[in-house]
Amino acid sequence: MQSNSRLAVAIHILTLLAFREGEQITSEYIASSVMTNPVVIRRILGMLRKAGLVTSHKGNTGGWQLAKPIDQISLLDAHAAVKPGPAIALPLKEPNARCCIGKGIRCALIETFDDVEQVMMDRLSGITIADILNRVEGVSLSQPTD
Amino acid sequence: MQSNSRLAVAIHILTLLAFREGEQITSEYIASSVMTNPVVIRRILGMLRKAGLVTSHKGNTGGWQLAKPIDQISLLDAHAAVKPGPAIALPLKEPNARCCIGKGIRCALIETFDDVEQVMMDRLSGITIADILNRVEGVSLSQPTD
DNA sequence: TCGTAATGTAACAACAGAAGTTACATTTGA
DNA sequence: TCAAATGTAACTTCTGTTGTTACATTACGA
Repeated sequence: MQSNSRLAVAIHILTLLAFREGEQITSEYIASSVMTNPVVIRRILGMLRKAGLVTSHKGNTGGWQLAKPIDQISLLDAHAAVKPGPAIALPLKEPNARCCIGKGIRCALIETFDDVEQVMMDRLSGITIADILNRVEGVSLSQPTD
Repeated sequence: MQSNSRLAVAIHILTLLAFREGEQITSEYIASSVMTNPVVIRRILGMLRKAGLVTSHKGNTGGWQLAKPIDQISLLDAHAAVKPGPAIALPLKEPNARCCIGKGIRCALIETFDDVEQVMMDRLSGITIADILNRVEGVSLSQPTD
């Protein structure tokens, strides 16, 4: 299948909250920006809250806001919060242990894929929501360079 | 979903062919090592052949073998051959262009994710089937270090 | 030249995870 | 006490992956 897009949505949400910092933002409003259903957004907001990245207020005037300064939320934080499976998946069934290659390949693949995933994580950890917001505003406002 | 495991299977196949270099290996034999159906294996072998990594012979005594020396096949080659989608997926629907963040976020995410994916690819390009075979044999034979 | 055992591929079923949707209990400020 | 929000469960829909069956084609060797 297409693998899940929760990280992309999570970053979209965090960037929106960053843009509107100080305000209470509703899941409905966010959903209209992401173009999806508010429940989908609340599901992801729930994960972000569990990870300590956002806070919510119930009730009539409730909504969501960031729990930290925007330059202290990295994409790695968002990634960890929404737990998308491994970047490179293993087969469900274990290989045949009676085959010389089958016996050792899974372990070798795990080591290798973990290693590759680690460099991805390192890169994600160096990018913050502040960076993304900058980039988005740069595009949206298409500010002149002189 | 769990995203597809074709890269893992492809590496398993290539490593097996490397181990048995010089011989004609059948899809049935490979399937019994991977613990799956021969057709699944042939599908992936087909992709590997299209990428020039393996060759096949039809007919009674047919089978498969590597098309290149094992230290000249990188995991990046295998990755390109089996085309697993992007490591980090975008949502199917475009965000709302009438929202300031929605308007720019997709572009920013694409740039960012491409960047992250690139470091993964760089790492994959530095690992060859020869490396994997070494690692597997190291585990399987659990060779003493003295 | 004929049988055997392989590739090559189409078609379909089974399965699983993601995303969308509806419904509703709960909360809280005005 | 009403209105509007969160929080969550349950279910549906969709889509891609994997597994399976079936069969045409190929080519070696007896």
